[in-house]
Amino acid sequence: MTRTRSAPTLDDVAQLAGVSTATVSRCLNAPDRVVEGTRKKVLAAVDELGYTPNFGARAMAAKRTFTIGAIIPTMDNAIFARGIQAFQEALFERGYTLLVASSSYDPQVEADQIRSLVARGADGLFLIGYERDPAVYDYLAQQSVPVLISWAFDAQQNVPTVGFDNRKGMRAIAEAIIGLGHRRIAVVSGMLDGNDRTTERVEGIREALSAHGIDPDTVPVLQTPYEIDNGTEAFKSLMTSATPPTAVICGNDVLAVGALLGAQDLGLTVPADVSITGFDDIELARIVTPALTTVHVPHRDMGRKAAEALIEMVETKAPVASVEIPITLKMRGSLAPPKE
Amino acid sequence: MTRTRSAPTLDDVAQLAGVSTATVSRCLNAPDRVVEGTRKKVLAAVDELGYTPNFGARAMAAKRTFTIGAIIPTMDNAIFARGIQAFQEALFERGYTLLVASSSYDPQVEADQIRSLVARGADGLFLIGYERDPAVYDYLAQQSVPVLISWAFDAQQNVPTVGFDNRKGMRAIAEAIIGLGHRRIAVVSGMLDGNDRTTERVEGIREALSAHGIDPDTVPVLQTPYEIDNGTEAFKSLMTSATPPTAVICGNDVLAVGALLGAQDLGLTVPADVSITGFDDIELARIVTPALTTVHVPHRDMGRKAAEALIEMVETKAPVASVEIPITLKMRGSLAPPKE
DNA sequence: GCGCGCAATGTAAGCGCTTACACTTCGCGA
DNA sequence: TCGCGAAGTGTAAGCGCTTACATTGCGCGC
Repeated sequence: MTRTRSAPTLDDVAQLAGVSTATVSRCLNAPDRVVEGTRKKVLAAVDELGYTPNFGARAMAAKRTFTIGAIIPTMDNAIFARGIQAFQEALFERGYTLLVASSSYDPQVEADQIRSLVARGADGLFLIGYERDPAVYDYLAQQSVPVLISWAFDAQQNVPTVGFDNRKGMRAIAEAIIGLGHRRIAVVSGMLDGNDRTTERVEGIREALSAHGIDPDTVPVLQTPYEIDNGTEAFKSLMTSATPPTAVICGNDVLAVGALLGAQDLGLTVPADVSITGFDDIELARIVTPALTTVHVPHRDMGRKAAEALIEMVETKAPVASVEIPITLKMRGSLAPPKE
Repeated sequence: MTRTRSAPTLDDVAQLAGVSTATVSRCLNAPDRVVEGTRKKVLAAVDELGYTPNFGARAMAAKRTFTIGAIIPTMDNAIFARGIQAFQEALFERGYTLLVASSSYDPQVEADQIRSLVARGADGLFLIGYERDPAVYDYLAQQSVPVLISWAFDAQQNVPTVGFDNRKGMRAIAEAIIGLGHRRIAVVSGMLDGNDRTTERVEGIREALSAHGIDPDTVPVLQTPYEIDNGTEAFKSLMTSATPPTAVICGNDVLAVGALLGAQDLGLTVPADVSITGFDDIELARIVTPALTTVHVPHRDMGRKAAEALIEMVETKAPVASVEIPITLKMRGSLAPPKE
């Protein structure tokens, strides 16, 4: 039987080269265990046939894939893009391939994708934030797939992490705002449900408020998905209320940029009429006018470090110590003392 | 022998449920071919064991993965993020999983990743632009993996495509600029080598210039990677030359935003002192002040349509007709007639 | 009451690869 | 000259799954 135009296999190569499949396999995986002449023959056959090893078969036989899986909430957002790009570059340098999936912020989708990546033989997983169904962690433990968490940092949690402390960052911003004399403050947060990062950020604000004698419960907190337009809308509704705030703390830069646009629409000057702050320090933050006061997160650095940590876990089969990535307050034009 | 804490297999499930592996497999893949009672037993066993089918094995046996691979130049850029996100959403709805890799604009890396995705059993591939080593196309044909090209459109090419005509878009912008009376024009392009999209865009400009009696070779064309800071730098060097242009055409919005920042640095007012245009219409374009005149590309729409086309190719095993995605000139504040 | 057909399930042959182990050479020291 | 070990290669047993085909058992019509 002649196999019609189906991809060539190890067998085909072996036949063409006149050697056994074992030799071909060795040529590809441990070239020094094969004598020069044979190797040449084999490689020629590989070339002639345009042979590519079948990954599934290889994974199945070798129990190793050199693949890392990452699941991020969305790709359509600079927040994750930069860090993931650095993560992938670092992996690539070490001979690993990154598989990225996005969950659209849906825990159920994320759980499915975790299974999917594990089933695909991912040697390790990179996930955003801690909060997820314990069953997921159980599953991962049972499959003994190393997991690294990022974009968050919590010393209490015992999952290896390379991330930053969302609460601390936002608390710093809130302190700065209060320090400048603002008392009428409002918050435009991302969606809080099932998202420990947004939750921690709001928590940070509440801590700062309490520490300065402001009852956090008097401060309006709006929730909305991370989209520019949502930021605009939320901001407008805050500013058109009976007692508009003098400072609006936004959950991230995307919302803050939206707020800035909203101010423009309303004819308000930032920061003269109202101060606006962000979080993340994505490119957008320095491009807008006025530039955003925000929390700088070294995304690329975090991505690289995460890659190194995860590879170590994969290769040593042991958890690594968590690393807190330092973040810094970035004072720019969008924050100033209140008017009067 | 007791297999210690290794992932459960079909066999384990079959044993626990007291049925054959075939029945378990059927329960998972064709539940209606198994009687209710048996199915329940099996699903209970699956649950108890936390069983996940091994993807490699499944792919090997079934010759089908429901996986689509995409390779984009970079994730660290909104240009691709939005389209890819829509692409993945559409795939997901149809039961496909997307695997994304990024090539850092390196053809060699891209070729490697193509092989890697094919080896992983990708049922189809989504690639950006036409230009690549013919050997790559040969390989793909030989492996009979359907490929869809996007982010470009060229009726001459016979690879199925869902994309837009870069040349046409940029020509429209150039026409508009010339139409407003600009004669001293300069271009800040992305890197041209091995990139048909940037090349086509510049070609579009040259066509427009020629059509209006301006010798394209008198127009300076700077090349630089798509980064904001590069745009700033290139713009500054143009504006500080002996005869600064009255309009700077940028290869995309990222460079254009950089140029805008450069103008700010130089104390130039846009568009009074100099006009600046972009391409893509990413969010950045409407956020900056003045907002960018640019070419609007419906990224999400393109992503969805591409997903549908590729799935059709995968399922019918036949190429689909190419689709040109219409793009439109978006006039905004950054373009105006020249001063005098 | 018997045989037939169909529905439910089991059996076992691969899918393409890696690798432990067995085998064959060959060179070298005694 | 012979024996031994190392180096190069082959053999074949899985890895976990799907599926063609074989088997079983049941209800039904005559």
